[in-house]
Amino acid sequence: MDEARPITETQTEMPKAFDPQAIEAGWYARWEGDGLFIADPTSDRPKFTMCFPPPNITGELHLGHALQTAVYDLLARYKRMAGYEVLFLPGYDHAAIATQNVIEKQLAREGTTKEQLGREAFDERVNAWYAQVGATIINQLRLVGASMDWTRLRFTMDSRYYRSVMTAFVAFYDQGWIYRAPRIVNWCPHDRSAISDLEIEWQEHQDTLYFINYQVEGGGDVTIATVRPETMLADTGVAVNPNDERYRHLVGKTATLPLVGRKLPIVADEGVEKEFGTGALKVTPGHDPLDYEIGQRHGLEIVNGMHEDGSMNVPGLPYDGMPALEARERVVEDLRKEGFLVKEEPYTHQVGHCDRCHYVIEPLISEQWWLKMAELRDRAVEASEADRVRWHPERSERTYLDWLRGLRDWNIGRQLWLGHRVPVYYCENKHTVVSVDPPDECHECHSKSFTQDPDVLDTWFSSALWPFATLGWPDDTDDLRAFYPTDVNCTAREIINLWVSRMIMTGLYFMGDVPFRDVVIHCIVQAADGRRMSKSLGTGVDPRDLLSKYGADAFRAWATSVAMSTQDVRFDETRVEGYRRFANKLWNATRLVLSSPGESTAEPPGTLEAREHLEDRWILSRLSVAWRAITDGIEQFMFQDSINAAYGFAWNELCDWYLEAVKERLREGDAAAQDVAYFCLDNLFRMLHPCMPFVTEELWSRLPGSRDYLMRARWPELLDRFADPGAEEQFAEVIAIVEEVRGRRQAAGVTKRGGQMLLDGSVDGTVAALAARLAHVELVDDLDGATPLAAAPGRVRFPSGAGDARREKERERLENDLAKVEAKLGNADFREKAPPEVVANLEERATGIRLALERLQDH
RNA sequence: GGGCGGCUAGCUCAGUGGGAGAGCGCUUGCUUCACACGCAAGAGGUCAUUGGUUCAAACCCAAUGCCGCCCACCA
Repeated sequence: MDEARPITETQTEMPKAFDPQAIEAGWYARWEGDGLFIADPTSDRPKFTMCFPPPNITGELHLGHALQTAVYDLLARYKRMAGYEVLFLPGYDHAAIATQNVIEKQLAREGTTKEQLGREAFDERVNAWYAQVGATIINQLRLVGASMDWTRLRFTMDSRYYRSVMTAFVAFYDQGWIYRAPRIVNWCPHDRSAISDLEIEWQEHQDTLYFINYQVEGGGDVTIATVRPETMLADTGVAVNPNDERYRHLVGKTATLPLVGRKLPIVADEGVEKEFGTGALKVTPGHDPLDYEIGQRHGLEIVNGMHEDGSMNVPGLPYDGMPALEARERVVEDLRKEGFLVKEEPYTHQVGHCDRCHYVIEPLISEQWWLKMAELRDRAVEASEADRVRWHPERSERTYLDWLRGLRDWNIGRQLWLGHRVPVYYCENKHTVVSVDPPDECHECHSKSFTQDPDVLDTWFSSALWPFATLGWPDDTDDLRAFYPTDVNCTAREIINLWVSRMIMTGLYFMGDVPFRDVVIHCIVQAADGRRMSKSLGTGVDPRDLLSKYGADAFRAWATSVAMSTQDVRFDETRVEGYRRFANKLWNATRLVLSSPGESTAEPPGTLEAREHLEDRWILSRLSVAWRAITDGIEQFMFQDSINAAYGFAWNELCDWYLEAVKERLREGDAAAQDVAYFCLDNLFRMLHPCMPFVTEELWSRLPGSRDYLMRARWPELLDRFADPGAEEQFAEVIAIVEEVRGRRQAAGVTKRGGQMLLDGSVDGTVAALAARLAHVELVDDLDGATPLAAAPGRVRFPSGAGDARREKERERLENDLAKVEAKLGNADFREKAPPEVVANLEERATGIRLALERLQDH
């Protein structure tokens, strides 16, 4: 905006109620249209950067995303106001497995498959889906009010990002950290791909534990226990614990595998639990992670007993080609028939499922791409120990470190159609070329004919590069220089190991610095009944419903109040509604002040120096207290403290007391009252803007003298100068008197204003006048026979009594309090050991209570 | 199996060593010219249980119970 023009025409007439729908889209369009979201890498301001966690592009945003967006945007807006050049970079993630599943489900409904469709048509489907869902997600982020730099929108599959991913792969490969090897992996027979440990969802199954007898050569036998008897077809050994006396004599001998006849060495291995089952373990190195390790330690043969689709791979046996579960039944039946099955027990245990398609995971041996993690891990641990990344709350760091320390090599390959293809090429003479771009000719044989490795990369491999790939890496861009490292990353704790840890590792490796200084772990929102919020359970809440019902500001204020206050929170819609009422309250407070006649220009503090009114001094002092709490809350990532302080100040102090106290002055066009009121509103709106951007921008634009956007106004500074303990003390007296008079009136059954009050000459005249005005009683000089007050030396009387019932109650309460306080003061240990100021404080309280009791005595 | 968090008013939650709080709900009274999306006055709590530390515990420590989550290769 070059010219000084009002953003909205100053309207003196405001509707009685605040309507979020009427203003939100308009403000968002103006902010964006005037380029307020765009970051300038050449700015000489200090930089503040956040790369928004790319949501999975699998559908709509859920409540957790919306909450996270609110937190991010609060920080972005606060930092802009605090003088930073802020980059808030948006994007979304291709979510390979998840998206492929979504598309495959669609195809299944249409009666077709991706194989029938072919690669090319499948890719088209995927791209159409990305376009559609990407637009939905962006729209939702806008509805929340996210001030993201849309000119820098990134997608993990866009061509530049693709190149970053290839570059990272090649760099790791050249470093010697990427290798291909057969290992036991979590295999999803449905997706026909390996998945990582972190992509497994555990479900409780009620199964049967089968006890099977294996004959030992040279006489005797050994009984093993298993829940997956079909895997015995691939057994290549039997293991017992070396310290297990029961089996010591068997170690070194050979057992015979029932139904198959294979000879199985009996070995001793520490990995075997003596207490479980019979203490003897059938070893199936091809289909169980523990067995695989035992097999490696003892040089046992590996038999691959299963195909990629989960069917049995046991040529020559009757079970060949059967699905695993069918084979299980047949194997059990045959074992029973031949007398090998000695016992069956019901058994409840956890079974791994693919967290995308929910099929049972089958561990099997597969040739995969691996990334060595040892050095990456060590650097990350060092960075953590050097406190280069700060965690909020601090305890989250443990989750991260525990996982890191036990980290093994990462299976980065996936056997999917969707994702970043591994940049490994094989020429017709089987030479391997690894390069970012497809090679022209083989270095070794000069062949020009290549096939690319069919695998794609784990989605998290690409996400791990997010904080620098989005800024242009590997190119040396202005953005990368200006904005890396970023400042804050805010996520749910379930994603700490999947994503946060990997960004830290890649950031340290490729950029030589941590990707962000602060990690902020926000709460998880549960359904109202404490269950997980999920679409499939029907417990999900669509954030768009909340946004349209209560407005983005109310939603965001709610998010601010819960995000960091606890680990989990049950969703309570009435609290969102409470903040909608709060927005309405702000609206009406502004209406009141704006209706004041006169030409106040809301002059800044200079004119407030000579303030004579107690209420003016008091509210400014309270403003300074609120300013401190709100600012500290944001700085310390304890956002609930900020919103609570702002809410309390606005409603319980500014509206309930100050505006009530100055109503008449405002009506008369009193310039001092207007200045103070405008000053309070102005600063309140600034401080609430990061949390409630729309309503504050709208109201601020209506204040006299406002020309620019509130969004780029400065955060209030040094309001401490208004601290005024004297005014606070006097106003506290006013409040005490007013509340007591109101209580007496109610008890007297008087429903209207009116009544008389006498206050002793020892009460400050200003206090007396203000209290009388706010309590709606007439201040008189003589009030013989009326009932005494406790809050101040004085009496009160109403047309039909003085509220004596209430007076009695008050006396009772005071006496109880006094008894408690005196008991404590009478304790010698307390007087001796408690800090003097605590004792003094209690003494003072006792004196105050005695004084109040004395006043209540009739005289 | 290991770890983390929670248990405070009817509901959802603040409160981290010295006087039990908010929002919503409830009761009563008010359409007083900012707001009935409001104002005023109320009712309602052995702060999960037990033990310990302390002059003093909702708060610190230990154990227990229940709820939720994360991690984990006992077949």
